[in-house]
Amino acid sequence: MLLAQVEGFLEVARRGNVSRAAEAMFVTQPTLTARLHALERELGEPLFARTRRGMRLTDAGRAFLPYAERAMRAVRDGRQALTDARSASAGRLVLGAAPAVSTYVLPALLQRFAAAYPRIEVAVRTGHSEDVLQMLLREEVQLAMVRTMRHPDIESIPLYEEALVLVVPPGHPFAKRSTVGIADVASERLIFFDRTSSYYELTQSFFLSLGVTPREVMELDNIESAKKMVERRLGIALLPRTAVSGELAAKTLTQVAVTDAPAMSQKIVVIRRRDQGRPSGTVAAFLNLVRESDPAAV
Amino acid sequence: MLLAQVEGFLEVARRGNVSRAAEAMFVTQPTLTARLHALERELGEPLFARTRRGMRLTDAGRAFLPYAERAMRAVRDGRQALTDARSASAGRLVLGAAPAVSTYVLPALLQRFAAAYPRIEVAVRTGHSEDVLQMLLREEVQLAMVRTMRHPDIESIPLYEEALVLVVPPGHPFAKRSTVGIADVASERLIFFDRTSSYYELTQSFFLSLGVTPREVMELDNIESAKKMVERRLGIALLPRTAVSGELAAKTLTQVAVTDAPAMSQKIVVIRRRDQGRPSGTVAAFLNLVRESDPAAV
DNA sequence: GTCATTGATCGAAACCCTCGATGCTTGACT
DNA sequence: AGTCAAGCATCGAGGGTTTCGATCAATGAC
Repeated sequence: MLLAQVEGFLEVARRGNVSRAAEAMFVTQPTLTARLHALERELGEPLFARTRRGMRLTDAGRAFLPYAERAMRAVRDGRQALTDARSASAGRLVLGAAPAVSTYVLPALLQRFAAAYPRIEVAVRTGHSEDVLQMLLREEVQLAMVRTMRHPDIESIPLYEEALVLVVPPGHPFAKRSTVGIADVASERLIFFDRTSSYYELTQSFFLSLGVTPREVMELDNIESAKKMVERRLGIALLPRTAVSGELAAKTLTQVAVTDAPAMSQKIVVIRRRDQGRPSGTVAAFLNLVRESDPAAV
Repeated sequence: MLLAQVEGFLEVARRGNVSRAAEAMFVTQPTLTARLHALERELGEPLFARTRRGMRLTDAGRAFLPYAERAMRAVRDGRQALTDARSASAGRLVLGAAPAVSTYVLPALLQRFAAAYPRIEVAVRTGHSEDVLQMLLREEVQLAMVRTMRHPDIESIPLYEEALVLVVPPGHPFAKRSTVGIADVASERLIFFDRTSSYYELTQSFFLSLGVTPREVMELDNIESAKKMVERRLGIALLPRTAVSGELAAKTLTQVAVTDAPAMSQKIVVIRRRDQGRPSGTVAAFLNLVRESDPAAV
């Protein structure tokens, strides 16, 4: 069954006249007649009663009419949905994100995204990078923003480099000095967060590689609490720069440069399944927005 | 766009494998591949990502999927609706009927019809024959059961011949006589019904043609009331036989034969629009039932 | 390595869709 | 009464598309 046949059926039913309907559909009258005959043959029932004045629906035609309309509408809407998706003027985007990304980077990104594509529905699933990777592999999310990871089935697009910066409360002795050494840091009370996350391993191995043993005094399971602890002068912390930009601007925390240590950072990337072909629709829209902006400049 | 393409898309989406889907659809794998390519070309977007393990939906494919399903369901349901209509196993039938038919003949007919086709919905519109004819011409009803009428756009199927019989109350002088003459009838108080209906003209012209002037004493606008008047001994009446069969059986009314007058009757027919092609579905079902039964034998 | 499985590709034959021209019927108008 | 216009059906030709069997290329399993 050709959709053109169904379409012809509807047009003729509407106009009650093959010639006019054919003209409206930009085909000749014999063509449309043939389509109707083919459709009637396939359905095994005359859909029209031929009269001198034109075509009238038979009972069977009347019975079929609503279904034909429904089918055409479905296809038309389907085409529109694809067009919308292609232009990313509508659709749905499901993102996965590591906690630090979800909390400190995504909001500004999504604000701009929502402004650019107001009709796209966005959902965010947060979890540690490994968990988010699993979501991606299970296709529960279309894109994920996590630290650099390796997996044969995914490809990565660099997003930004997230630096870990040393923050101290205002009035802390370090705050007055322009720079401090790593030994100075290790002698302070340090606040860490989330032993299960990659940050923990990263900071630990950082100190170990420098032959310094940090005096750990406190470990929180989230960054927000860690910041509060520092503000309450319970210690100092190495935190993602994106996570403390607000406090630094409000001067409730102070950043201190460490001179004799390499910059500590990890790359944040966007990952997607390699087998999904080239990005399209909402996914492509998000990737474009990401590419043309600097997510860390928040 | 071929429906076969949409169907193939759904089958492949379901199975994630062109070869299996092709087998299930009884076509070769290259055929199905070609259908998918054609569909993707028409929609201007890859619907599948080709992987080593088979076919995976792209985002676009996922977006199109529900619409494809909707379209296929609509067509499938449409086919089913036609099948139902053809076998008359379901559907709707709208009948028009003259009052006497509607009240005294249709109930038994519809009882049998409902038993034979329990899933057909039946609606009855009652009116004088002329009004019902108009309903038919306006396609408000599919069939009409009325007295014989002429109109270029309708065709008639004989239903039954309805005799007008003379009924008197039990104990009436006529009841004891085996037969009465027309002159006897004219001298009695006569009860007529419904001046606007064809019965009135028929009975009036009947008397006039015999050179008899009836003593009209009462005119009701419905048969049921007329019967009650006769039962209450306010007169005698010429009524459709089908309308008094119950009372004759219950002996609350008595039929009297008139010897010297021709039998008075009118033909009741089923009419339908001539331009509707051959009857199908629910209409054909009803006509078949009518044909194989004697509606007057109620 | 070899084999099985996957979808893509190819060439030939069949199919059918589309078109312009024409036929046929019927109602309207002179 | 006869012509005309308007309606759909039919026909034959041409062109495109679909379908098939065979084959290819890539890749993962054993």
